[in-house]
Amino acid sequence: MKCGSYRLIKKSFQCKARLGRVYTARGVIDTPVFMPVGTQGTVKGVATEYLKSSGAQIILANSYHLYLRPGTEIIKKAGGIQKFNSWNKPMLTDSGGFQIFSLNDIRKLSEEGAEFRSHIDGSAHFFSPESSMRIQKDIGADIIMCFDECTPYPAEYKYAKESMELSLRWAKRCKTEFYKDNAFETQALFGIIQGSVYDDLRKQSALEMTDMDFTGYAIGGVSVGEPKEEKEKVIEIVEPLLPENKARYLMGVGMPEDLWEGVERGIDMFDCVIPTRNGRNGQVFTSRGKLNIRNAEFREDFSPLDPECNCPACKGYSKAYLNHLVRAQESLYLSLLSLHNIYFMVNLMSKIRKSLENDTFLEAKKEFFDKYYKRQS
RNA sequence: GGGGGUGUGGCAGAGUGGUCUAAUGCACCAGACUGUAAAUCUGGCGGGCUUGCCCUUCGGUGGUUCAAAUCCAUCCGCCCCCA
Repeated sequence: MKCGSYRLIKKSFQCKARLGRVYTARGVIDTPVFMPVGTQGTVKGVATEYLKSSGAQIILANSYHLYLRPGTEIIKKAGGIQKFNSWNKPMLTDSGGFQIFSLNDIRKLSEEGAEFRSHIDGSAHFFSPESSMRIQKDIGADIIMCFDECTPYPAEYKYAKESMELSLRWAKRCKTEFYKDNAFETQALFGIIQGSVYDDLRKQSALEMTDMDFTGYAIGGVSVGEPKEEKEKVIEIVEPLLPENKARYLMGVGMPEDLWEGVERGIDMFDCVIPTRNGRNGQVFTSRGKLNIRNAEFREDFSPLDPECNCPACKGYSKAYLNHLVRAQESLYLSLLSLHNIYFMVNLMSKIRKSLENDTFLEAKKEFFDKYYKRQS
C-alpha cells in the first residue's frame, strides 16, 4: 500500500463523516484521527511511553524548529525522527508554512520562499519549497506537507488571492522536488488548500491542488482567529471538491467541538497544540466541559478531573492535588494535565469512530455537546 | 540606662505636603490560548452606587495647614548599636 494512501471504510448516512484508514510504513491510522503536536520532536511535557498509552496513533513535528535545532543531520544520523524520539510510529511534519504566519515579524516573504531570522539566535535561514522538501525528507516523517503560506486572518481579498496563488506555485515546486527521488515510497506528500474565507479562492485552490494529484489534502489557513462559522463554511466549500479516496486533513484544529464539526463535514485528520498548551496553562478538557484546575473551586475537590477518563492524572490524582501542583508550580502538573488533555482528544476521536461504526454519529454528537456544555450554562 | 532607626493595602516594598486608593513584585480572583518564539498572556484585586462620582484607608490619638501616608506632639509596637 502506497504511503499515505487512504481507504474509505464507511460513509455516514447522516452527514459527510467518514470512517477510514491511512496507511504508512510505520503503521495504519484509523480515521478520523487527532494528532498531538510535538513541534520540537517531543509532545511538550509528555514522555513517549505515556503518549503511547493514550492511544495516539500519529504525532506532528515541525521542520522549521527541527532544522534550526538540533539540525537535520543529527536526526538523519539518529535514523529519522521516529527513532530519534523513540516514538517509532507514524509522524507528520509541517513544512514551516505556519511559521510564515506565526513568525510574521521575523521573516521576509518572496516568490522564491521565506527568509526567517532564527528566533533562537537571529541568524538568517532561507526556506523554499525545495529546501522544505529536503528538510522534511531528512527528518523522515511518514507524511510531509507542502511548503505554503498560512494566510493570516483577516486578509483582504487581494492579499488572500495572491497568497493562495503563491501557495499553489509553491505546491508545484514541492511536488517536483519531492518526486525527484524515491522518497515517496516511504513518505507521502500532502497538498494544502488556502484561500482564506473567500469561497471562490478556496474553490480555485481546491481545484488546482487536486489537479496536481497529491497523496492527501489539507485545509490550511484556518484557526488563525476567524469565527467558528467561517471555519466550518470553509470546510463545506472545499470538501465536495476533494477526492473521496484521499485523506482530508484540517490543519491546526482544534477544540473538542471543532473536532465534531470537522468530522461531520468530512474531515479525517486533525492536529492541534491545544491539549498540551492549554494543559500547561491549567485548562483541562472533560466530558462535562472545560475547566481551569487552578481555580479556587477545586482547592478541596478530591474527585478526579473526569470520572470517564482513564489517564494517569485521573487514575492517580484528585483535582485538589492537581490544583495544588499548579499553584505550587510543581513541574509534574505540566505533564499530567497535558497528558490528560491528549487522552481526552484521543478518546473523543475513538468515540467518534465508534459512533460512525454504529451509525449513531449525530446522536453521539448531541449527547457529547449536551453534557459538555451543561456545566457552562 | 544612653544613642539611633522604624512602623504603608494579605506579604514584601516604593512614596516623605496637593498630581495618593497609594508604584512595583508576590499572593489572591478570573479570563484567553486552535499546522507551538507560550509552564504564556490579559484583566481584576478597600466599600458603595446613578460607573462617574462619593465614602473609608498608610500603627493609635491629638494638632498644624486651604490641603497630611508625608510636618508637629504624644502614646503604642518593633529593630540596631553602646553600656
